[in-house]
Amino acid sequence: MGMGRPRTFDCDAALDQAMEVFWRHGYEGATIAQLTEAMGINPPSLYAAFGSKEGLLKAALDRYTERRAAWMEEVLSAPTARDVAERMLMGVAEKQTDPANPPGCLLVQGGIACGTGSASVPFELAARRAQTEEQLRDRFARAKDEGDLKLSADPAALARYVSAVSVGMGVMASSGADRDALAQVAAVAVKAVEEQSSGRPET
Amino acid sequence: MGMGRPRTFDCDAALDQAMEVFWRHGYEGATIAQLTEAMGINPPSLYAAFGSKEGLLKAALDRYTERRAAWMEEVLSAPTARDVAERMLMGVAEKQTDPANPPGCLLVQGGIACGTGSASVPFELAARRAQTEEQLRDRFARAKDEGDLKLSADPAALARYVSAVSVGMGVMASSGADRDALAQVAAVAVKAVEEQSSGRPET
DNA sequence: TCCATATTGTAGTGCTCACTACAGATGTAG
DNA sequence: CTACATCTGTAGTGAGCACTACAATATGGA
Repeated sequence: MGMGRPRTFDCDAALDQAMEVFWRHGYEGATIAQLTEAMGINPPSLYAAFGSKEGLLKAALDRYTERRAAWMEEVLSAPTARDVAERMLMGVAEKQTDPANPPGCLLVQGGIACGTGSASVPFELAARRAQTEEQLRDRFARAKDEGDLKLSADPAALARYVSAVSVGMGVMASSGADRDALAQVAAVAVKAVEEQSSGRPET
Repeated sequence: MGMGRPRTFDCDAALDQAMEVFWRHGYEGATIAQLTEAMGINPPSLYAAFGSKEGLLKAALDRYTERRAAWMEEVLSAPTARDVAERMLMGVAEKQTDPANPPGCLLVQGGIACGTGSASVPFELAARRAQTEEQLRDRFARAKDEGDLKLSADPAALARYVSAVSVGMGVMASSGADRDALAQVAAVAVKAVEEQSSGRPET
């Protein structure tokens, strides 16, 4: 039996283009016409490859998190909790204002509130943000075990805090904040983590 | 000459209902059908009173910020920059999880990214968020003049920071974070402002 | 009372949306 | 070369969208 006509477009390259459209316009704001044009394909090819608009979003999200995995590893490998926070937040300031991408973070820009037909999208994005928060929590828990964080420090609260600041910076980036402005926010934010560190003088 | 048939619905009460729909579904996710049903009116009445869907959003935003003005005054009247930040962030944790309203903040839930037809909406929301940031900046500048903040403190950066944390907390609230979780974030965040205060021991 | 003016409810308008039927094209297997 | 399986492009599909035409209705002023 024949194996059919082979696909003529690069699936990953198309996903990158779709990612950008979702990033810039959000899930609901992105139309199939915009997506297909950016991807250089026609609607039937899109539906054959990804099943639905939501399926395409999930594939784009997978690619997005996959691309960030290496950077996240580097963040978590910082020696102290304070340095983890600094690498994370400074990196966020840089990435969210990278002119190669739309401003902000896809996991926020994708859609915070949606209509009744897309109610699951915000949950999907939240679940992916929660993964990063979990990684931070585990890393901060280790820091506490290692005596790097005070005994009174709460790793879960610190991870939520760093995650919240990242999200807030993303929203600011998408509404025009430049890299310096975000870096200033990051610098202030790191102080709070520093304050929970046991290495500080006079504690 | 006659003055026409009088309006039979309460404009402010209808705006409150519209506000809730925008808050829960975002600008693009909210449909005219949902809005009119929640407001208890028919489309022609909506368009006669507010001009367009975007006009209705702006009216709802006006009402939203007006309602927060009193609370904001109370926040800004706190004696020190640290207390301003604490009142602000703890208040945000409380308000964004108030079961009387949808979770999060209308100025974020309303729409961070929109389609090409509603591109002005995110800007509109950002401009309103910037107003709060300005109020904080002016208050922190005064705190610096009063010697309440260190000479090295940057009021604009601090205001941006508090604003960013508020926004991040709003996104977390909308994705299910409860009041305690947000209060923990707020408590950590306040430490960073505290660190910029001149009243701290051993500085 | 009768006109002018404004609101209301019904019932649409044209448009755009996500999605797909279909036929032609392009590959593999025998 | 033939049969078959899959992709590709064209051209739509019904559904839902923001918005409105229209006639009925309710007021104030002459």
